[in-house]
Amino acid sequence: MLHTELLSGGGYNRSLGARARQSHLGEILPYCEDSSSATQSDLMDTQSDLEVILEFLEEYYRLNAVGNEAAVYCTAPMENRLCDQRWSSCEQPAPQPLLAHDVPPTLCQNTTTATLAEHGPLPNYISTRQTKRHKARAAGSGKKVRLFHFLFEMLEDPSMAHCVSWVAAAAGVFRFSSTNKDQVAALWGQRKGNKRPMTYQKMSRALRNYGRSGEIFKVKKKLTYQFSQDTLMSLQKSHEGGL
DNA sequence: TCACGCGGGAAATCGC
DNA sequence: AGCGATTTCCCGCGTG
Repeated sequence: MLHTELLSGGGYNRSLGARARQSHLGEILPYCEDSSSATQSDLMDTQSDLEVILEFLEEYYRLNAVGNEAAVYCTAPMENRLCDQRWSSCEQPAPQPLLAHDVPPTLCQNTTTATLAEHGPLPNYISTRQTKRHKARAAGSGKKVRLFHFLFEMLEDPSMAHCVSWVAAAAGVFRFSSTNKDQVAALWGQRKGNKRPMTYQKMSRALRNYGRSGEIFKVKKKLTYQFSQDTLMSLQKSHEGGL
């Protein structure tokens, strides 16, 4: 519903600009969780989330519009591309209308494997590259819990939504709460049984390391990250298997 | 100027 | 002992 409204009326036009964004934000807000009981800062967070969603849609839409070019672009070795480039350097032709079924269906909601299967591959600005090492690990027995797995658990837990929540669940984009980010870190530290208290700063350092292995990428937005397609798939599989 | 978030190098730690 | 996955510390940069 959200995306169909967003994209209706001639399709989503990238040239909407800030003013148009504002008006769309007004339409979107009622559809987002917690908006009814939100505090002012929650509302600001929600607005920020929505900006991320819009950016995501823009990027997704642009990549859809270029087809093969995007495929070539995204199969280049990750080592040669900066994360920034995936978000900002795609100069694409004029956008075409984006069909409702092309849009991730569960914005502001938890995602499911079914939704992913239904809507096909995730946007290509996340590389599917994963090291053999990690694939082998993932295929093997689940040993000690890893950070991205822990984060996925948090994201799937509605009671943790005040700390970390999906921005675009189907795309694996999530964001930490600016006020409660250290709570997630503290829980992670507890889970690992660290001697010293874990902080967001240290946890984010670990998250940045995932960029090298291609499991999680930093999104060009404060406190926002994105699971890679493969990682998201495997997490969802294991999550549903564990239910 | 300051706080905050980010990026990343480097060494340490821990478990397998 | 070697290795992988963090953890910890630190420094510098950009932004509001």
